[in-house]
Amino acid sequence: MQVLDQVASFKRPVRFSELLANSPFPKPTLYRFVQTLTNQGMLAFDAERQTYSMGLRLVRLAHAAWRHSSLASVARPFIEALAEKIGESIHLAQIDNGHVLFVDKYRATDKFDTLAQAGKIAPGYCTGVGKVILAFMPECAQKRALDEQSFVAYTPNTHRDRTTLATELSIIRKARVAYDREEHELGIISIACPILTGQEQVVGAVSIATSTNRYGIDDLKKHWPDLCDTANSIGAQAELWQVPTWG
Amino acid sequence: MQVLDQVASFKRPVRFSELLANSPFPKPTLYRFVQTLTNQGMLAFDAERQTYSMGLRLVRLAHAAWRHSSLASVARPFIEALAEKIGESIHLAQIDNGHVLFVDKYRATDKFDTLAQAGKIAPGYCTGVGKVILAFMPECAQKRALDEQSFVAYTPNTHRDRTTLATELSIIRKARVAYDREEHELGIISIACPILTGQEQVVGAVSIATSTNRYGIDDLKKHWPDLCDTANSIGAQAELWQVPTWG
DNA sequence: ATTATTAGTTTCATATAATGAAACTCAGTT
DNA sequence: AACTGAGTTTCATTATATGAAACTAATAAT
Repeated sequence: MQVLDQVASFKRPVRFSELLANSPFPKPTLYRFVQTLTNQGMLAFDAERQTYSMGLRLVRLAHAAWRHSSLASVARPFIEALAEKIGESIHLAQIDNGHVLFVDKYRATDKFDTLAQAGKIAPGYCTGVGKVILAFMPECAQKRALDEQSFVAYTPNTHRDRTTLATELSIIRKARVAYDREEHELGIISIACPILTGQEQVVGAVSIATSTNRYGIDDLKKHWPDLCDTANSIGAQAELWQVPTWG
Repeated sequence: MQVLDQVASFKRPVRFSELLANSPFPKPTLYRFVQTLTNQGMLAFDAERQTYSMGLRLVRLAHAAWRHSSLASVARPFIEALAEKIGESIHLAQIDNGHVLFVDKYRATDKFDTLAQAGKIAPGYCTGVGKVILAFMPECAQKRALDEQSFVAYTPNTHRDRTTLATELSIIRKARVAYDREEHELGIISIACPILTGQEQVVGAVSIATSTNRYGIDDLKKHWPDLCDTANSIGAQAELWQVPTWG
Protein backbone atom coordinates (compact mmCIF):
# COMPACT_ATOMS: atom_id res chain seq x y z
CA MET A 1 0.00 0.00 0.00
CA GLN A 2 2.78 2.37 0.97
CA VAL A 3 4.39 1.50 -2.32
CA LEU A 4 1.29 2.52 -4.23
CA ASP A 5 1.31 5.86 -2.45
CA GLN A 6 4.98 6.19 -3.34
CA VAL A 7 4.37 5.60 -7.01
CA ALA A 8 1.42 7.96 -6.93
CA SER A 9 3.49 10.68 -5.31
CA PHE A 10 5.88 10.69 -8.22
CA LYS A 11 3.75 12.24 -10.86
CA ARG A 12 5.36 10.34 -13.67
CA PRO A 13 6.57 6.84 -14.45
CA VAL A 14 9.20 5.98 -11.87
CA ARG A 15 12.24 3.73 -11.83
CA PHE A 16 12.79 0.96 -9.33
CA SER A 17 15.87 2.68 -7.97
CA GLU A 18 13.94 5.89 -7.34
CA LEU A 19 11.37 3.98 -5.34
CA LEU A 20 14.09 2.19 -3.46
CA ALA A 21 15.74 5.45 -2.47
CA ASN A 22 12.45 6.72 -1.08
CA SER A 23 11.30 3.63 0.71
CA PRO A 24 12.15 2.02 4.03
CA PHE A 25 12.22 -1.47 2.50
CA PRO A 26 15.34 -3.40 1.59
CA LYS A 27 15.93 -3.98 -2.08
CA PRO A 28 14.62 -7.53 -2.55
CA THR A 29 11.54 -6.85 -0.47
CA LEU A 30 10.59 -3.78 -2.43
CA TYR A 31 11.41 -5.65 -5.60
CA ARG A 32 8.94 -8.39 -4.80
CA PHE A 33 6.35 -5.82 -3.77
CA VAL A 34 6.40 -3.97 -7.07
CA GLN A 35 6.47 -7.29 -8.89
CA THR A 36 3.39 -8.49 -7.10
CA LEU A 37 1.59 -5.20 -7.55
CA THR A 38 2.46 -5.27 -11.23
CA ASN A 39 1.12 -8.80 -11.60
CA GLN A 40 -2.04 -7.68 -9.87
CA GLY A 41 -2.48 -4.80 -12.27
CA MET A 42 -2.14 -2.21 -9.53
CA LEU A 43 1.07 -1.00 -11.11
CA ALA A 44 2.06 -1.02 -14.75
CA PHE A 45 5.62 -1.74 -15.83
CA ASP A 46 7.02 -0.23 -18.98
CA ALA A 47 9.62 -2.78 -20.07
CA GLU A 48 11.26 -0.42 -22.51
CA ARG A 49 11.90 2.43 -20.13
CA GLN A 50 11.98 0.24 -17.05
CA THR A 51 9.50 2.42 -15.24
CA TYR A 52 6.47 1.79 -13.11
CA SER A 53 3.21 3.71 -13.13
CA MET A 54 -0.24 3.33 -11.67
CA GLY A 55 -1.97 0.28 -13.06
CA LEU A 56 -5.18 -0.15 -14.94
CA ARG A 57 -6.82 -2.06 -12.17
CA LEU A 58 -6.49 1.00 -10.03
CA VAL A 59 -8.31 3.04 -12.65
CA ARG A 60 -11.10 0.49 -12.57
CA LEU A 61 -11.31 0.54 -8.80
CA ALA A 62 -11.12 4.29 -8.98
CA HIS A 63 -14.20 4.30 -11.09
CA ALA A 64 -16.10 2.32 -8.52
CA ALA A 65 -14.83 4.38 -5.61
CA TRP A 66 -15.64 7.64 -7.27
CA ARG A 67 -18.99 6.58 -8.51
CA HIS A 68 -20.36 4.70 -5.56
CA SER A 69 -18.47 5.91 -2.55
CA SER A 70 -17.75 9.57 -2.92
CA LEU A 71 -20.14 12.42 -2.54
CA ALA A 72 -19.16 13.69 -5.97
CA SER A 73 -21.66 11.76 -8.03
CA VAL A 74 -24.69 12.39 -5.84
CA ALA A 75 -23.73 16.00 -5.24
CA ARG A 76 -22.91 17.01 -8.78
CA PRO A 77 -26.33 18.18 -9.97
CA PHE A 78 -26.77 20.35 -6.88
CA ILE A 79 -23.32 21.84 -7.19
CA GLU A 80 -23.85 22.52 -10.82
CA ALA A 81 -27.11 24.30 -10.11
CA LEU A 82 -25.51 26.39 -7.39
CA ALA A 83 -22.55 27.32 -9.57
CA GLU A 84 -24.83 28.39 -12.40
CA LYS A 85 -26.80 30.57 -10.03
CA ILE A 86 -23.85 32.17 -8.24
CA GLY A 87 -21.20 32.20 -10.92
CA GLU A 88 -18.34 31.40 -8.56
CA SER A 89 -16.20 28.34 -7.93
CA ILE A 90 -17.78 25.62 -5.85
CA HIS A 91 -15.74 23.07 -3.93
CA LEU A 92 -16.95 19.76 -2.57
CA ALA A 93 -14.83 18.05 0.05
CA GLN A 94 -14.76 15.05 2.33
CA ILE A 95 -12.51 14.44 5.29
CA ASP A 96 -9.72 11.89 5.45
CA ASN A 97 -7.77 11.67 8.69
CA GLY A 98 -7.79 15.36 9.31
CA HIS A 99 -6.98 16.18 5.73
CA VAL A 100 -9.53 17.63 3.42
CA LEU A 101 -9.95 15.77 0.18
CA PHE A 102 -11.51 17.76 -2.60
CA VAL A 103 -13.73 15.30 -4.36
CA ASP A 104 -15.16 17.71 -6.88
CA LYS A 105 -14.81 21.26 -8.04
CA TYR A 106 -16.78 23.46 -10.30
CA ARG A 107 -14.83 26.39 -11.53
CA ALA A 108 -16.82 29.42 -12.58
CA THR A 109 -14.97 29.66 -15.82
CA ASP A 110 -13.97 26.13 -16.86
CA LYS A 111 -17.03 24.15 -15.86
CA PHE A 112 -16.45 21.03 -13.84
CA ASP A 113 -13.06 19.86 -12.93
CA THR A 114 -12.99 16.16 -13.40
CA LEU A 115 -11.17 13.70 -11.24
CA ALA A 116 -8.04 14.81 -13.07
CA GLN A 117 -8.24 18.12 -11.24
CA ALA A 118 -10.15 17.10 -8.16
CA GLY A 119 -8.63 14.57 -5.78
CA LYS A 120 -6.33 17.20 -4.33
CA ILE A 121 -5.61 17.23 -0.65
CA ALA A 122 -5.44 20.25 1.62
CA PRO A 123 -4.99 20.61 5.37
CA GLY A 124 -8.22 20.69 7.37
CA TYR A 125 -7.41 23.56 9.71
CA CYS A 126 -7.00 26.34 7.17
CA THR A 127 -9.73 25.87 4.60
CA GLY A 128 -13.40 26.69 4.83
CA VAL A 129 -14.52 23.17 4.04
CA GLY A 130 -11.89 21.71 6.37
CA LYS A 131 -12.82 23.80 9.36
CA VAL A 132 -16.53 23.23 8.98
CA ILE A 133 -16.05 19.48 8.74
CA LEU A 134 -13.77 19.47 11.78
CA ALA A 135 -16.29 21.54 13.71
CA PHE A 136 -19.03 19.00 13.13
CA MET A 137 -16.98 15.85 13.70
CA PRO A 138 -17.57 13.83 16.86
CA GLU A 139 -15.31 15.07 19.66
CA CYS A 140 -13.01 12.06 19.65
CA ALA A 141 -12.58 11.98 15.90
CA GLN A 142 -11.85 15.70 15.87
CA LYS A 143 -9.21 15.24 18.52
CA ARG A 144 -7.56 12.45 16.57
CA ALA A 145 -7.61 14.53 13.40
CA LEU A 146 -6.06 17.56 15.07
CA ASP A 147 -3.39 15.45 16.73
CA GLU A 148 -2.04 14.68 13.30
CA GLN A 149 -1.78 18.29 12.21
CA SER A 150 1.45 20.23 12.10
CA PHE A 151 -0.08 23.73 11.72
CA VAL A 152 1.98 25.14 8.92
CA ALA A 153 1.44 28.90 8.56
CA TYR A 154 0.53 29.15 4.88
CA THR A 155 -0.38 32.83 5.24
CA PRO A 156 -0.34 35.40 8.05
CA ASN A 157 -3.99 34.50 8.69
CA THR A 158 -3.43 30.78 9.22
CA HIS A 159 -4.19 29.36 12.67
CA ARG A 160 -0.88 28.54 14.29
CA ASP A 161 -2.02 26.43 17.22
CA ARG A 162 -4.90 24.36 18.46
CA THR A 163 -6.28 26.77 21.01
CA THR A 164 -7.25 29.56 18.61
CA LEU A 165 -8.52 26.95 16.19
CA ALA A 166 -10.61 25.27 18.90
CA THR A 167 -12.26 28.59 19.70
CA GLU A 168 -13.14 29.15 16.06
CA LEU A 169 -14.41 25.60 15.65
CA SER A 170 -16.91 26.02 18.46
CA ILE A 171 -18.10 29.29 16.91
CA ILE A 172 -18.41 27.55 13.54
CA ARG A 173 -20.41 24.75 15.10
CA LYS A 174 -22.90 27.23 16.52
CA ALA A 175 -23.08 29.37 13.39
CA ARG A 176 -23.21 26.32 11.11
CA VAL A 177 -20.97 28.12 8.66
CA ALA A 178 -17.20 28.64 8.26
CA TYR A 179 -15.15 31.25 6.49
CA ASP A 180 -11.69 30.99 5.06
CA ARG A 181 -10.17 34.45 5.33
CA GLU A 182 -7.10 33.92 3.17
CA GLU A 183 -5.85 31.27 5.57
CA HIS A 184 -4.59 28.81 3.01
CA GLU A 185 -3.81 31.07 0.09
CA LEU A 186 -3.58 34.83 -0.03
CA GLY A 187 -6.30 36.39 -2.14
CA ILE A 188 -8.65 33.41 -1.81
CA ILE A 189 -11.60 33.52 0.56
CA SER A 190 -14.51 31.14 0.94
CA ILE A 191 -17.71 30.37 2.78
CA ALA A 192 -18.41 26.75 3.67
CA CYS A 193 -21.42 24.79 4.92
CA PRO A 194 -21.41 21.27 6.37
CA ILE A 195 -23.20 18.43 4.62
CA LEU A 196 -25.06 16.57 7.34
CA THR A 197 -27.15 13.44 7.56
CA GLY A 198 -30.41 13.33 9.43
CA GLN A 199 -28.51 12.38 12.59
CA GLU A 200 -26.32 15.47 12.30
CA GLN A 201 -23.39 13.38 11.19
CA VAL A 202 -21.05 15.30 8.93
CA VAL A 203 -20.21 13.63 5.62
CA GLY A 204 -18.54 16.54 3.84
CA ALA A 205 -18.79 20.20 3.01
CA VAL A 206 -19.52 22.55 0.15
CA SER A 207 -17.97 25.95 -0.27
CA ILE A 208 -18.12 28.97 -2.50
CA ALA A 209 -14.64 30.32 -3.13
CA THR A 210 -13.73 33.60 -4.68
CA SER A 211 -10.89 36.03 -5.08
CA THR A 212 -10.46 39.06 -2.84
CA ASN A 213 -10.09 41.08 -6.02
CA ARG A 214 -13.72 40.55 -6.79
CA TYR A 215 -15.51 40.17 -3.47
CA GLY A 216 -15.18 40.36 0.28
CA ILE A 217 -16.45 38.06 3.02
CA ASP A 218 -19.61 40.14 3.24
CA ASP A 219 -20.47 39.39 -0.36
CA LEU A 220 -20.03 35.68 0.31
CA LYS A 221 -22.34 35.92 3.32
CA LYS A 222 -25.15 36.89 1.00
CA HIS A 223 -24.93 33.51 -0.65
CA TRP A 224 -25.28 31.64 2.63
CA PRO A 225 -28.95 30.66 2.17
CA ASP A 226 -28.29 29.19 -1.25
CA LEU A 227 -25.17 27.38 -0.07
CA CYS A 228 -27.06 26.02 2.89
CA ASP A 229 -29.88 24.73 0.70
CA THR A 230 -27.40 23.00 -1.54
CA ALA A 231 -25.64 21.39 1.41
CA ASN A 232 -28.94 20.15 2.79
CA SER A 233 -30.03 18.70 -0.53
CA ILE A 234 -26.73 16.89 -0.88
CA GLY A 235 -27.03 15.61 2.67
CA ALA A 236 -30.44 14.14 1.95
CA GLN A 237 -29.16 12.47 -1.20
CA ALA A 238 -26.06 11.16 0.55
CA GLU A 239 -28.25 9.50 3.13
CA LEU A 240 -30.46 8.02 0.48
CA TRP A 241 -27.45 6.55 -1.29
CA GLN A 242 -25.71 5.64 1.93
CA VAL A 243 -22.53 7.43 0.99
CA PRO A 244 -19.84 6.46 3.52
CA THR A 245 -18.69 9.01 6.04
CA TRP A 246 -14.90 8.51 5.92
CA GLY A 247 -14.75 10.02 9.38
CA MET B 1 -6.97 -7.25 -4.17
CA GLN B 2 -9.71 -9.68 -5.10
CA VAL B 3 -11.61 -8.35 -2.14
CA LEU B 4 -11.35 -4.81 -3.46
CA ASP B 5 -12.73 -5.96 -6.79
CA GLN B 6 -15.52 -7.70 -4.91
CA VAL B 7 -16.49 -4.59 -3.03
CA ALA B 8 -16.28 -2.58 -6.23
CA SER B 9 -18.55 -5.01 -8.06
CA PHE B 10 -21.32 -4.41 -5.59
CA LYS B 11 -22.34 -0.95 -6.53
CA ARG B 12 -23.33 -0.01 -3.04
CA PRO B 13 -22.11 -0.41 0.52
CA VAL B 14 -21.88 -4.12 1.19
CA ARG B 15 -22.16 -6.28 4.27
CA PHE B 16 -19.50 -8.68 5.44
CA SER B 17 -21.79 -11.63 4.92
CA GLU B 18 -22.48 -10.64 1.33
CA LEU B 19 -18.77 -10.55 0.63
CA LEU B 20 -18.32 -13.86 2.36
CA ALA B 21 -20.97 -15.48 0.20
CA ASN B 22 -19.21 -14.27 -2.93
CA SER B 23 -15.66 -15.04 -1.98
CA PRO B 24 -13.56 -18.17 -1.94
CA PHE B 25 -12.02 -17.30 1.42
CA PRO B 26 -13.02 -18.80 4.75
CA LYS B 27 -14.71 -16.50 7.19
CA PRO B 28 -11.83 -15.49 9.47
CA THR B 29 -9.48 -14.96 6.56
CA LEU B 30 -11.86 -12.66 4.74
CA TYR B 31 -12.60 -10.96 8.01
CA ARG B 32 -8.95 -10.11 8.56
CA PHE B 33 -8.64 -9.00 4.94
CA VAL B 34 -11.42 -6.44 5.13
CA GLN B 35 -10.16 -5.33 8.50
CA THR B 36 -6.68 -4.70 7.13
CA LEU B 37 -8.01 -2.97 4.02
CA THR B 38 -10.18 -0.79 6.22
CA ASN B 39 -7.24 0.15 8.42
CA GLN B 40 -5.30 1.02 5.30
CA GLY B 41 -8.08 3.27 4.05
CA MET B 42 -8.69 1.16 0.98
CA LEU B 43 -12.12 0.29 2.31
CA ALA B 44 -14.41 2.36 4.49
CA PHE B 45 -16.54 0.77 7.18
CA ASP B 46 -19.82 2.29 8.18
CA ALA B 47 -20.18 1.24 11.81
CA GLU B 48 -23.85 2.13 11.95
CA ARG B 49 -24.99 0.09 8.99
CA GLN B 50 -22.15 -2.40 9.22
CA THR B 51 -21.28 -1.99 5.59
CA TYR B 52 -18.08 -1.62 3.65
CA SER B 53 -17.43 0.64 0.70
CA MET B 54 -14.45 1.80 -1.30
CA GLY B 55 -12.09 3.83 0.82
CA LEU B 56 -10.81 7.33 0.54
CA ARG B 57 -7.28 6.22 -0.10
CA LEU B 58 -8.49 4.54 -3.22
CA VAL B 59 -10.01 7.79 -4.39
CA ARG B 60 -6.66 9.46 -3.83
CA LEU B 61 -4.79 6.78 -5.72
CA ALA B 62 -7.46 6.94 -8.35
CA HIS B 63 -6.71 10.56 -8.84
CA ALA B 64 -3.06 9.82 -9.45
CA ALA B 65 -3.78 6.90 -11.74
CA TRP B 66 -6.25 8.83 -13.81
CA ARG B 67 -4.19 11.93 -14.03
CA HIS B 68 -0.73 10.57 -14.61
CA SER B 69 -1.21 7.13 -16.06
CA SER B 70 -4.20 7.13 -18.30
CA LEU B 71 -4.51 8.56 -21.73
CA ALA B 72 -7.53 10.55 -20.62
CA SER B 73 -5.77 13.65 -19.40
CA VAL B 74 -3.40 14.03 -22.32
CA ALA B 75 -6.07 13.12 -24.85
CA ARG B 76 -8.87 15.28 -23.58
CA PRO B 77 -8.21 18.49 -25.54
CA PHE B 78 -7.95 16.56 -28.79
CA ILE B 79 -11.09 14.58 -28.13
CA GLU B 80 -12.94 17.70 -27.20
CA ALA B 81 -11.87 19.39 -30.42
CA LEU B 82 -12.93 16.38 -32.47
CA ALA B 83 -16.29 16.12 -30.76
CA GLU B 84 -17.00 19.79 -31.33
CA LYS B 85 -16.17 19.41 -34.99
CA ILE B 86 -18.11 16.21 -35.63
CA GLY B 87 -20.95 16.47 -33.17
CA GLU B 88 -20.97 12.78 -32.29
CA SER B 89 -19.90 10.75 -29.26
CA ILE B 90 -16.18 10.11 -28.94
CA HIS B 91 -14.78 7.21 -26.96
CA LEU B 92 -11.25 6.84 -25.68
CA ALA B 93 -10.13 3.40 -24.63
CA GLN B 94 -7.10 1.48 -23.41
CA ILE B 95 -6.63 -2.24 -23.26
CA ASP B 96 -6.49 -4.32 -20.11
CA ASN B 97 -5.96 -8.05 -20.49
CA GLY B 98 -8.10 -8.32 -23.58
CA HIS B 99 -10.79 -6.15 -22.14
CA VAL B 100 -11.35 -2.66 -23.36
CA LEU B 101 -11.40 -0.05 -20.65
CA PHE B 102 -13.11 3.16 -21.60
CA VAL B 103 -11.01 5.84 -19.98
CA ASP B 104 -12.98 8.78 -21.30
CA LYS B 105 -16.07 9.58 -23.27
CA TYR B 106 -17.44 12.70 -24.77
CA ARG B 107 -21.09 12.47 -25.49
CA ALA B 108 -22.41 14.71 -28.22
CA THR B 109 -25.19 15.96 -25.98
CA ASP B 110 -23.92 15.85 -22.41
CA LYS B 111 -20.34 17.05 -22.83
CA PHE B 112 -17.65 15.06 -21.12
CA ASP B 113 -18.42 12.08 -19.07
CA THR B 114 -16.34 12.16 -15.99
CA LEU B 115 -14.75 9.20 -14.35
CA ALA B 116 -18.16 8.53 -12.89
CA GLN B 117 -19.34 7.51 -16.33
CA ALA B 118 -16.07 6.43 -17.87
CA GLY B 119 -14.16 3.53 -16.37
CA LYS B 120 -16.56 1.03 -17.91
CA ILE B 121 -15.29 -2.21 -19.31
CA ALA B 122 -16.31 -3.88 -22.54
CA PRO B 123 -15.02 -6.97 -24.33
CA GLY B 124 -12.26 -6.33 -26.86
CA TYR B 125 -13.52 -8.50 -29.69
CA CYS B 126 -16.80 -6.74 -30.41
CA THR B 127 -16.12 -3.03 -30.15
CA GLY B 128 -14.41 -0.75 -32.63
CA VAL B 129 -11.81 0.42 -30.15
CA GLY B 130 -11.26 -3.12 -28.88
CA LYS B 131 -10.70 -4.65 -32.29
CA VAL B 132 -8.34 -1.96 -33.47
CA ILE B 133 -6.25 -2.24 -30.30
CA LEU B 134 -6.14 -6.03 -30.61
CA ALA B 135 -5.13 -5.72 -34.26
CA PHE B 136 -2.13 -3.60 -33.38
CA MET B 137 -0.97 -5.52 -30.33
CA PRO B 138 2.20 -7.58 -30.54
CA GLU B 139 1.39 -11.13 -31.72
CA CYS B 140 2.03 -12.79 -28.37
CA ALA B 141 0.06 -10.25 -26.36
CA GLN B 142 -2.84 -10.53 -28.78
CA LYS B 143 -2.82 -14.30 -28.43
CA ARG B 144 -2.85 -14.06 -24.66
CA ALA B 145 -5.68 -11.55 -24.76
CA LEU B 146 -7.80 -13.68 -27.07
CA ASP B 147 -7.17 -16.80 -25.00
CA GLU B 148 -9.07 -15.16 -22.19
CA GLN B 149 -12.13 -14.34 -24.26
CA SER B 150 -15.34 -16.29 -24.13
CA PHE B 151 -16.96 -14.84 -27.28
CA VAL B 152 -20.41 -14.04 -26.06
CA ALA B 153 -22.76 -13.24 -28.96
CA TYR B 154 -24.13 -9.87 -27.87
CA THR B 155 -25.88 -9.37 -31.21
CA PRO B 156 -26.27 -11.39 -34.43
CA ASN B 157 -23.25 -9.50 -35.79
CA THR B 158 -20.86 -10.43 -32.99
CA HIS B 159 -17.86 -12.57 -33.91
CA ARG B 160 -18.46 -15.99 -32.48
CA ASP B 161 -15.02 -17.53 -32.79
CA ARG B 162 -11.38 -16.68 -33.16
CA THR B 163 -10.99 -17.56 -36.82
CA THR B 164 -13.39 -14.97 -38.25
CA LEU B 165 -12.07 -12.44 -35.77
CA ALA B 166 -8.46 -13.18 -36.77
CA THR B 167 -9.32 -12.54 -40.40
CA GLU B 168 -10.89 -9.22 -39.55
CA LEU B 169 -8.00 -8.22 -37.30
CA SER B 170 -5.49 -8.65 -40.12
CA ILE B 171 -7.69 -6.56 -42.39
CA ILE B 172 -7.95 -3.92 -39.70
CA ARG B 173 -4.20 -3.89 -39.27
CA LYS B 174 -3.72 -3.18 -42.96
CA ALA B 175 -6.51 -0.63 -43.19
CA ARG B 176 -5.49 1.01 -39.90
CA VAL B 177 -9.15 1.44 -39.05
CA ALA B 178 -11.86 -0.72 -37.47
CA TYR B 179 -15.63 -0.62 -37.64
CA ASP B 180 -18.14 -1.85 -35.13
CA ARG B 181 -21.19 -2.91 -37.10
CA GLU B 182 -23.66 -3.34 -34.27
CA GLU B 183 -21.49 -6.09 -32.80
CA HIS B 184 -21.80 -5.09 -29.18
CA GLU B 185 -25.12 -3.32 -29.15
CA LEU B 186 -27.83 -3.21 -31.79
CA GLY B 187 -28.25 0.24 -33.25
CA ILE B 188 -24.76 1.41 -32.31
CA ILE B 189 -22.00 1.58 -34.88
CA SER B 190 -18.54 3.10 -34.66
CA ILE B 191 -15.31 3.82 -36.47
CA ALA B 192 -12.08 3.44 -34.50
CA CYS B 193 -8.43 4.38 -35.05
CA PRO B 194 -5.43 3.15 -33.08
CA ILE B 195 -3.33 5.49 -30.99
CA LEU B 196 0.26 4.58 -31.73
CA THR B 197 3.65 5.66 -30.49
CA GLY B 198 6.52 6.41 -32.85
CA GLN B 199 7.51 2.74 -32.68
CA GLU B 200 4.05 1.65 -33.82
CA GLN B 201 3.23 0.46 -30.35
CA VAL B 202 -0.48 0.71 -29.63
CA VAL B 203 -1.43 2.56 -26.45
CA GLY B 204 -5.15 2.93 -27.00
CA ALA B 205 -7.84 3.88 -29.49
CA VAL B 206 -10.33 6.61 -30.26
CA SER B 207 -13.67 6.06 -31.87
CA ILE B 208 -16.63 7.97 -33.15
CA ALA B 209 -19.84 6.22 -32.23
CA THR B 210 -23.30 6.92 -33.53
CA SER B 211 -26.74 5.45 -33.82
CA THR B 212 -27.94 3.64 -36.93
CA ASN B 213 -31.00 5.87 -36.78
CA ARG B 214 -28.90 8.81 -37.77
CA TYR B 215 -26.03 7.49 -39.84
CA GLY B 216 -24.57 4.47 -41.58
CA ILE B 217 -21.04 3.14 -41.73
CA ASP B 218 -20.44 5.17 -44.89
CA ASP B 219 -21.14 8.40 -43.07
CA LEU B 220 -18.65 7.44 -40.40
CA LYS B 221 -16.03 6.71 -43.06
CA LYS B 222 -16.12 10.36 -44.04
CA HIS B 223 -14.79 11.29 -40.64
CA TRP B 224 -11.81 8.97 -40.95
CA PRO B 225 -9.23 11.68 -41.73
CA ASP B 226 -10.26 13.74 -38.72
CA LEU B 227 -10.32 10.72 -36.45
CA CYS B 228 -6.92 9.68 -37.70
CA ASP B 229 -5.46 13.13 -37.07
CA THR B 230 -6.83 13.09 -33.54
CA ALA B 231 -5.38 9.64 -32.87
CA ASN B 232 -1.99 10.72 -34.16
CA SER B 233 -1.96 13.87 -32.06
CA ILE B 234 -2.84 11.87 -28.96
CA GLY B 235 -0.15 9.33 -29.80
CA ALA B 236 2.46 12.07 -29.98
CA GLN B 237 1.33 13.50 -26.66
CA ALA B 238 1.23 10.08 -25.02
CA GLU B 239 4.81 9.50 -26.04
CA LEU B 240 5.84 12.88 -24.73
CA TRP B 241 4.23 12.14 -21.39
CA GLN B 242 5.33 8.53 -21.36
CA VAL B 243 1.85 7.23 -20.77
CA PRO B 244 2.10 3.53 -19.91
CA THR B 245 0.94 1.00 -22.46
CA TRP B 246 -1.01 -1.44 -20.26
CA GLY B 247 -0.52 -4.00 -23.01
C1' DA C 1 -40.07 -15.76 28.14
C1' DT C 2 -37.22 -19.26 26.03
C1' DT C 3 -34.87 -21.25 22.53
C1' DA C 4 -33.11 -21.35 17.71
C1' DT C 5 -30.71 -19.03 14.21
C1' DT C 6 -27.66 -16.21 12.16
C1' DA C 7 -23.96 -12.48 11.70
C1' DG C 8 -19.93 -11.08 13.39
C1' DT C 9 -15.63 -11.85 16.15
C1' DT C 10 -11.74 -14.19 18.62
C1' DT C 11 -8.54 -18.03 19.62
C1' DC C 12 -4.64 -20.92 18.70
C1' DA C 13 -1.87 -24.77 17.03
C1' DT C 14 -0.27 -25.48 12.40
C1' DA C 15 1.39 -24.56 7.95
C1' DT C 16 2.91 -21.36 4.90
C1' DA C 17 4.99 -17.49 3.06
C1' DA C 18 7.65 -13.25 3.73
C1' DT C 19 12.25 -11.60 4.79
C1' DG C 20 16.82 -9.60 3.57
C1' DA C 21 21.96 -10.52 3.50
C1' DA C 22 24.65 -11.90 0.09
C1' DA C 23 25.64 -13.37 -4.26
C1' DC C 24 24.88 -12.92 -9.14
C1' DT C 25 23.97 -10.89 -13.96
C1' DC C 26 24.44 -7.71 -17.32
C1' DA C 27 24.43 -3.22 -18.96
C1' DG C 28 27.12 0.84 -19.60
C1' DT C 29 31.18 3.04 -18.13
C1' DT C 30 36.15 4.38 -17.05
C1' DA D 1 39.94 -5.27 -19.22
C1' DA D 2 38.31 -4.01 -14.85
C1' DC D 3 34.68 -1.27 -12.70
C1' DT D 4 30.53 0.48 -11.41
C1' DG D 5 25.63 0.25 -10.35
C1' DA D 6 20.90 -1.07 -11.55
C1' DG D 7 18.23 -4.95 -11.53
C1' DT D 8 17.51 -9.86 -10.22
C1' DT D 9 17.91 -14.41 -7.86
C1' DT D 10 19.07 -17.55 -3.96
C1' DC D 11 18.24 -19.59 0.44
C1' DA D 12 18.39 -20.37 5.37
C1' DT D 13 15.89 -17.90 8.89
C1' DT D 14 11.99 -15.94 10.88
C1' DA D 15 7.69 -14.11 11.16
C1' DT D 16 3.15 -14.24 9.48
C1' DA D 17 -1.02 -15.99 7.52
C1' DT D 18 -4.29 -19.62 7.93
C1' DG D 19 -8.86 -21.65 9.08
C1' DA D 20 -11.30 -25.11 12.15
C1' DA D 21 -13.60 -24.44 16.00
C1' DA D 22 -15.28 -21.97 19.67
C1' DC D 23 -17.46 -17.82 21.26
C1' DT D 24 -20.67 -13.65 21.53
C1' DA D 25 -24.37 -10.81 20.55
C1' DA D 26 -28.15 -9.77 18.32
C1' DT D 27 -32.45 -11.05 15.95
C1' DA D 28 -36.19 -14.29 14.91
C1' DA D 29 -39.08 -18.12 15.87
C1' DT D 30 -41.55 -21.08 19.19
